[in-house]
Amino acid sequence: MVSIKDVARDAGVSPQTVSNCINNPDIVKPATRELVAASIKRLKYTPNASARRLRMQRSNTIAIGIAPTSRSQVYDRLLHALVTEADARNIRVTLYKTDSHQDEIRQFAALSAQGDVDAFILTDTAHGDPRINWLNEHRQTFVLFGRPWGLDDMYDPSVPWVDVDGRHGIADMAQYLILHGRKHIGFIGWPGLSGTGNDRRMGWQDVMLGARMATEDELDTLSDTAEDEIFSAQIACTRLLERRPDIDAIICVSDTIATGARLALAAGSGDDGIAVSGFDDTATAESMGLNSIAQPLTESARELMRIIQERLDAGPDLQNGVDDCHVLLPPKIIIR
Amino acid sequence: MVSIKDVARDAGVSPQTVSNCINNPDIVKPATRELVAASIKRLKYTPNASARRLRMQRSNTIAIGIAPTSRSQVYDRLLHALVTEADARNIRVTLYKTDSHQDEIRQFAALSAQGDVDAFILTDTAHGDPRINWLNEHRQTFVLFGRPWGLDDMYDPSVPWVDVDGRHGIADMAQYLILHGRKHIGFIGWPGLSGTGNDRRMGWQDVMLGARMATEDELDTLSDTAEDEIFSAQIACTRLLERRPDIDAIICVSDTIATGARLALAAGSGDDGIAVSGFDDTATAESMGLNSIAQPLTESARELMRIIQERLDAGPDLQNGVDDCHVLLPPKIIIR
DNA sequence: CTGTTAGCGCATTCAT
DNA sequence: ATGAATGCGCTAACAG
Repeated sequence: MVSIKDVARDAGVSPQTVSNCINNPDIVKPATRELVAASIKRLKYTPNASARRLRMQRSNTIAIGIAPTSRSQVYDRLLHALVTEADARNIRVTLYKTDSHQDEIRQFAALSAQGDVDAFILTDTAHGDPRINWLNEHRQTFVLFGRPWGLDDMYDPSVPWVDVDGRHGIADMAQYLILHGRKHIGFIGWPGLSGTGNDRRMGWQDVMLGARMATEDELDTLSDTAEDEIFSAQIACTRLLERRPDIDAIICVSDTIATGARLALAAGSGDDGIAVSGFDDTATAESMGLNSIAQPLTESARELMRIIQERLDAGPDLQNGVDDCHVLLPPKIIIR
Repeated sequence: MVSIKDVARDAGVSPQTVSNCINNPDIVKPATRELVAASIKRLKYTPNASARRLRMQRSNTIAIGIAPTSRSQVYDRLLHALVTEADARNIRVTLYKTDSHQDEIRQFAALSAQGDVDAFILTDTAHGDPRINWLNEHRQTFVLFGRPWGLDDMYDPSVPWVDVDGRHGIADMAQYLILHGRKHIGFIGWPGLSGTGNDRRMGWQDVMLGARMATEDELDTLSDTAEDEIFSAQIACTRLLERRPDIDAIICVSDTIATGARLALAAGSGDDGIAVSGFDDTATAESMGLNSIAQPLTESARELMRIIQERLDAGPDLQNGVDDCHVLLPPKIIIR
């Protein structure tokens, strides 16, 4: 294990100069800088992370939870985007398990007390989420991926978030379909009052009413709901078409539901020409030739990291509100 | 930030005694031990991980890669199992990106040089994998999840692995189906020569021949292949049934393919009574009511961690072969 | 059984 | 512009 001292000896300078060459290159004479650089390269020196962390009192590490059973089809991709963005900033990403909110808070406590982590990224936040309170009370840096739908003030600067504008994405898709001659566009959403699901339905509704493709009353007959699984979606789609045989396009709240819809259609009249679109641009959507809406995960990861870094650099003084800490990103419609 | 000194002062002992209470409780008098324990609790002391890591020259952290687009449906669950098992051993799990083998090796180099990580877990290893050579040459501890199919000697002690016995699982499923009166069991696999895919097909073949449910020649007409997507699987299934209308059960190499098969059957004759089984016991399989084969991910994670820890504890001296470092775990058939 | 000393590798004072 | 000292928090080796 080669340390800063070895480099210093090799280059004939003091350890501090080597340190400066790495962290503050400007204040060292170019000649010595190159000398040191050569030694670093020759000895394959890399600063020891633990020592640096101990000295700096900062872990350069963020944490994100992993649930027993992943809810999202895009979680892998989010993780990859996050790791990529973190890597570019020389930050590590560690996982912690989230078996329950209670368990997750235990993890917060352990990871922050041990100085293992500088910040947390939370997903699937719900109304009255105890995690948010805990983190704020313990002055831990964090960002949500996904809006905190139930919160009184969604733009509270003490609860930063990054999210994808599903409503906008669905609206874009509806616009596109209308532009390409579709007249009767149905919608299959999730049952219940999911913030995300409701937001996406609004996108469809916005366009249908705005373009006068449907009246308020008609919206109910033009839409249906299904659990997020293929089978349930098939049934919903069949039901929808029985009610409205004039439908020439169906927008679905997820790729899974879109898959079910497409299969219901195929089982029915064969080549029906009905356009089906989903959400998340998963491998399934691609292989089934479905339209879909792609979340900008790379940009999301970039924004998440930006907010975290700004908050960390701002120090523990509550510099809230100075940064742009509520970011809504537009997704991209994928036409196949 | 409360340190070991604060606890020592509070308890009226030396820092070393506090350290002993935590790491070597046996050598400290019970009375003082409780005294210290009380102080620790009162001050909410937690040892600083970076300091300990620096002192111990060990990171207590393992790394696992995350690919841009996840190949496996069970990766999330593997990660969760791994984090859970690591957590129990007070070990952290960090992610690194694996855009290519070359990139992955760069990550190995960076993470190990910085002392960020003690060991790596590799997935999707293929013949002549350069990563394995690099890790062995640089004396890095690692374990594969999944057998290194192409390797000359799969039981080389310098290449430890943990894997799930897909052949065995598929064979169990075939046995079960025969036991329940199925006579003509088809198989849909992946095209090409995937080690995993071929292994699973062997499980089916073993039982079919062993139970004299098919002759060697028949195996080809009883099986087909499809890419790992619903659409391709539908076509393969249809083709298979045209060739062999007598089939009363289909075993598929994955849940995705099983889904396609089930849909092809539904589109055909309605309630056909044909049993369809997949692999991985994903949410899709459950929602479609498919039989499936569940990988023992918790046990896999446990074995992976065991091997890593044994190797780390053995020190850098090549203690290879002393531990049981090639583990094949039986999966569980799920009947619905 | 407990306290003292020392050092893991680094970066931030302060001198020069 | 560079070097010498100091300490981040912890534990291993010794001394008592």
